[in-house]
Amino acid sequence: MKKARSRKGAPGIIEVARRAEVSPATVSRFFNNPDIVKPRTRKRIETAANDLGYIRDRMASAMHHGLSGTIGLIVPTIDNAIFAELIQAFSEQLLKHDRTMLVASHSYDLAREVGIVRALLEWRIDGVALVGFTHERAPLEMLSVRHVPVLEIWNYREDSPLPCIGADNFEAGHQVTQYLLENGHRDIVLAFPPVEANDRAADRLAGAQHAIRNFADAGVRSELVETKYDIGETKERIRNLLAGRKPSALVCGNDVIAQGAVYACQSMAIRIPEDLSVIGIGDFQGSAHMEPGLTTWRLPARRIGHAAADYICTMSSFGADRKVHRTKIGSQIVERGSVCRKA
Amino acid sequence: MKKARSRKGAPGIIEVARRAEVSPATVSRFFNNPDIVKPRTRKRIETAANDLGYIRDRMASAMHHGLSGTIGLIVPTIDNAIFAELIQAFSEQLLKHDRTMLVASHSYDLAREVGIVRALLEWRIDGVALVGFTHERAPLEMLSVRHVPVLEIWNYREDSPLPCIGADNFEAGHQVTQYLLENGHRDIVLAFPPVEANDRAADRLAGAQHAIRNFADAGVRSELVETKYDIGETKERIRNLLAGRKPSALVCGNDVIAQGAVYACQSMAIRIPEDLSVIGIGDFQGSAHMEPGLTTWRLPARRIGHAAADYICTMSSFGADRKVHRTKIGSQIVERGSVCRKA
DNA sequence: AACAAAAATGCAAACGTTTTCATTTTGAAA
DNA sequence: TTTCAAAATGAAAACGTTTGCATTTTTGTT
Repeated sequence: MKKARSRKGAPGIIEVARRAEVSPATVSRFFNNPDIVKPRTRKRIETAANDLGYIRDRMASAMHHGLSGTIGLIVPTIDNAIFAELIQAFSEQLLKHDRTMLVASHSYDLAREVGIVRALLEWRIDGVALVGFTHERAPLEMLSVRHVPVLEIWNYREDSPLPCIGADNFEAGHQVTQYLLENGHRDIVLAFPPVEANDRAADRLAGAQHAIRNFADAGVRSELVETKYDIGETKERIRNLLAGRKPSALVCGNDVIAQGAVYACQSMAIRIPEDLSVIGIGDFQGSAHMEPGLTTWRLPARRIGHAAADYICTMSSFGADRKVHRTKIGSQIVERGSVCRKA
Repeated sequence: MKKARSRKGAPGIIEVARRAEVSPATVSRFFNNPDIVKPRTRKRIETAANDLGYIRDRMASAMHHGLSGTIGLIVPTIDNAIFAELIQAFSEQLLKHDRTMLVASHSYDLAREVGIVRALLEWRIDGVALVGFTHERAPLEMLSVRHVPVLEIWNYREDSPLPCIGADNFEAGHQVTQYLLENGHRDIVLAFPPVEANDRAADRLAGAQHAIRNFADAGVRSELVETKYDIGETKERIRNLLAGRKPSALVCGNDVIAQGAVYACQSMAIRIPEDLSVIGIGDFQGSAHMEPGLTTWRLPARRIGHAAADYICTMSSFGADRKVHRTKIGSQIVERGSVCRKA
């Protein structure tokens, strides 16, 4: 086991300085604040840096200022259409702020968050965005002790203790269900994942149930089917359900579940929407093009990622505000072909 | 614009040392090489560190050794089922090696790779994995000058100039097409994305065309339809195609295209596989559960990500080998219901 | 009890920047 | 020219670790 090589002789700021015949200080200024160095000197440094192929060392500069230029993003999983979209948008936008993203996922296991936060803190992240509202005490505590700005994304509540940017998931669940009810459906199945430790799903389900209670006197029958965010498992669950009885409509916790449900129906020759209406939440890639097109609730992942990146950069540069900022990203139902009007 | 706060008084190694009544050096040893510090001292340091909530500063240590502990991963896009899976696996495995992943995507625009590599180099990445074989000179040059180990992933060629870990995409294209031919299909449409700057697609297409040429005397008709990796666009393209004529089978550049094709058929009441056989490449999430299940070629994204992480960590710790290592990750056809035997 | 060898610890110099403060240079007004 | 403020630059001290070398402590042997 030989000693790992180190700097590899890559040129540093001092080499550039020597070549340009100025002091390292001036070279540093050239990169961080070009205007304050005389044009002629600037030219010299520029060519020197290019000739040498100089690349600045972010770690070294991070050592100096407090800020590291890294921002953390913690998601339940990377491996999911909608979070991938979020991550992509978040990272693209960070780039514009000259920040670097560190992503991590906890696979829906909140206990892992503390370890993740610790690891991020080792990199001295300037801020962090967490998906959702349910977190353990420890990680939040660690962040707050170090005054690292925290932003909760994806979900929105007007009374969230921490700043948040996201869509109103209660509203989402409420609206899609109400849409079904208004279209005359009275026998509705709710297909949702387990809601403990998943506030998004919890809020959606609460919204759905609230909508149903509002129609109580119209004699609505409803049933809850629990299933993970997994096409295969959902397909199976829904097949079992449908083998027994035929509800009129199905509210799905997200579009993955909806997709599983649609496949279940196709496999049983149950027509959508004639025999069963299906509505999703999320508007994932592909939902628009299914047959029939999936009626769903659009969650603008890109906009959330974008706004979150902007916000967290501002917070980390200018220090946290007293006020807790909450941004509700508009979202709405998108009608396609998977829901029909019931007589 | 107030001055950004800096260290925020987070305890450093010196604070821990003071509290444990030892020197900073010993504390450092405690964290990096616990065995060489006396058990009693160890105890003292441990409690001191816990009491203070000490978190080491990776940047500071990276300053010292050459190694930063970060590994770069450059993908065409994060926002894609299969790459998301790759990223997830890669990052999980890096974690086990106590490395941190920096992901970046160039949106299928290779010109952006230079900028990305530069940005990664600013973080002194210890190694980098690039998707595919087609890259510009500049970024590879920058990496090689700094002796940063490079690994090309996802595709495999036995004569690649750089080390690679991936599946044999030529074989994939060849096999799926041959499978169709062996099942009696003689009128085959190839639906592929543009292949310049995409060696994976290029190899798959080459493999497919090779298989077809091998059957030349059997009188095979084939046609190429170009479409992006996009469900909507593919659906449209295939609908147009199918409006004109009815080929016997469709080879899709990947499962996204296959999915689009399936939706196109469903929208036109063309039965799969009775009227048209469809075969994909990739075996994305959900492909197994579609109706009918998609017959496709399994690309083990997780295994590739996993192996890639291991390899790049080894390379970066023990210095690059003279020999160019190439690993072909086994992949194979998975038969489901979307292809039928033709008389 | 004395001694050597081994184990544990401490000291101080790096690592590559940035920034404060001091110094020099520049340019324009007198 | 001289003078003075403004502009440009340089010197050196940080930032928080790690590690080679020197020193002290411990351990085991006689």
